[in-house]
Amino acid sequence: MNVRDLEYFIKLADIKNFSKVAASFNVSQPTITFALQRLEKSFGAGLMIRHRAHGDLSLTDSGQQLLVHAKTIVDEYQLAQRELTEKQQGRLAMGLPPIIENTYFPQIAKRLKRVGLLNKLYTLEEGSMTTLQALQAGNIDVALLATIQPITDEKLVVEPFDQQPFAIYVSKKHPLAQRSGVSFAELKPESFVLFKQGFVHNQAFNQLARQNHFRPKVAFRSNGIQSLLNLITDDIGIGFLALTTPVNDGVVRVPLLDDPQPAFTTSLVYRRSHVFNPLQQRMLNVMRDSLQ
Amino acid sequence: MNVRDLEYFIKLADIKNFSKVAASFNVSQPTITFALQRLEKSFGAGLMIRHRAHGDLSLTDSGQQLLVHAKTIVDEYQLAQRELTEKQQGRLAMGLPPIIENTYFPQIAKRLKRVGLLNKLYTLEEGSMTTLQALQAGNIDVALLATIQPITDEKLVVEPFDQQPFAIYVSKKHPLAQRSGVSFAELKPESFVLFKQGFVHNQAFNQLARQNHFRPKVAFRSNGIQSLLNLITDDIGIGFLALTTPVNDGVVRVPLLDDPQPAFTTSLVYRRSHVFNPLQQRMLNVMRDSLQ
DNA sequence: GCTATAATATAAATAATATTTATAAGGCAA
DNA sequence: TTGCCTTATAAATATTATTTATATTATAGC
Repeated sequence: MNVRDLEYFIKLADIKNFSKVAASFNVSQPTITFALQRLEKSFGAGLMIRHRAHGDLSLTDSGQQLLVHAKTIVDEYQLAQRELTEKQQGRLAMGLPPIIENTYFPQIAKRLKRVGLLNKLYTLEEGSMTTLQALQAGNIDVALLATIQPITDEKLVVEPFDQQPFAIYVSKKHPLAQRSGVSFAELKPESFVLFKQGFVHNQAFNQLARQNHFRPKVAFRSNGIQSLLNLITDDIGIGFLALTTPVNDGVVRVPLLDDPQPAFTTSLVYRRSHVFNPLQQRMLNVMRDSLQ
Repeated sequence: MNVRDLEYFIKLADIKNFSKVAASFNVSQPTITFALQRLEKSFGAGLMIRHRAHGDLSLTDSGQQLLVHAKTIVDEYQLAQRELTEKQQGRLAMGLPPIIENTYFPQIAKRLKRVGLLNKLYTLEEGSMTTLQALQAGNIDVALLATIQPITDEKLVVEPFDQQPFAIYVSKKHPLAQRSGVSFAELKPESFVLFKQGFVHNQAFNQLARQNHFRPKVAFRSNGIQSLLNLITDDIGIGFLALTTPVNDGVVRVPLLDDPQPAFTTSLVYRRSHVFNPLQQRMLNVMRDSLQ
């Protein structure tokens, strides 16, 4: 059984027109007819009910059932193709959200450079949520990402390497700068500068807001950590971050006193099905060493 | 890309000999050579390193990587085949462990019979653990099964419908028969009659034994609930069961007082990827109704 | 009821792909 | 070097997929 037939079938189930499916694959219309007949014969079951002249085409029960499996098969096949393509073999594609890049990447980069592997690393910089999707889709091989709750996807291997509480970051001139701690409920009157969508920070932030029954004001959203820190320095708003590294002089960190409180867990994550080649394996080990 | 080539490849990775793989598929040896060449060409990567004359054959990194995906694809394909075969379409294959059969099946059977669907039901009677494996392998469509902890497999849909504490069952003549409750620790001197392997009862039993730091004596193991009850009546040993239905006159139920204590949760379980046809859907609804 | 139209199916020819038979070539051991 | 086992290759053949051209079916508009 040919995977190509399944691809035709999936498209046909979607757009429900033989000629258009044929056109989309650059083949002639009877090709689609024959492909469907082949599938029906090989599975011993009718898959689609054809209503010609009438614009519709419906799946039989068997057809629906096959569709589920067909999608799994085609996805897996495409994933294999992406992973095996020669140009992929010589490098490691890693998802690296900016905040993690700031805190953990310098030491990794230093070590990779020392062993001459830094130029084999390709990075994708997106928020942790987006990064997770890219990993699941097979667009990257591995990711360093942050979560506030355990990842449940059975298909992924998750190796946590650090955990960090969230804290409030304010300008030196801000009244809160004098405090040794603050509870989220006290922040109701404040304006925040936050990350854009796709960052787990927002999940944690929303969770705390829900717990405290108010809807915080958001002055601005950005994708860059540096830009957020600048805004905080200028007192445009206060920040909600989880950082290990010290920040610049203009910004003061104030711990959050809430309990329970979401924690920013950073993990090394990859697909269970992914087999790393020796080059990738070596790079991965360097990273694990850098992160302890 | 043909699934057949992946089947050849998987077998080749396993037995590492072209001629023997060819023989096992009833094709000639060059067929396997060409199949492998096709795969290598289509994925643009070497998959196996051939050491002729030397008995071994090894997978390249790409080969190992492909092997993982190939297995997923072939498994999914075979699952689709089993699900779609015409003779499967007219019936519902259900896993039904004996204890669950005893307690919940009579009412299901009554209702199914009333609507003339009982003869469309095929049942497989094994312990809950074995049943779970059969479900995952695609050998049955649905199962009623018992667990003492939540099922974590993402590929399954689990609908719990009842929960039951475990209890001790003793003969009328047994000293414990007078008691209104007993803690597991007190049962150290007793002999038990238990189910054979594959039943969750043993998981729960072992858990309690571990908690209480002793290794209980087992007088006999059986696959049949009735046979166990007979042995209990004759005072061959005491039983550890989770039953809703009353038992015969010779046997007395004594609740377990331990806290925490494993609970016998019964659920309706099926594969997320399985599409039920209308007949199966109807049968499933009858079952859900019977179980509330 | 026709006729036009849009959709799918079929037949026959052709193209592409897979498999076989027969044979070659590599590598090791006696 | 010879013999043996293993995998590769060439050429022929068989099988399968696709195309072109045309038929069939169902519906809408007249």
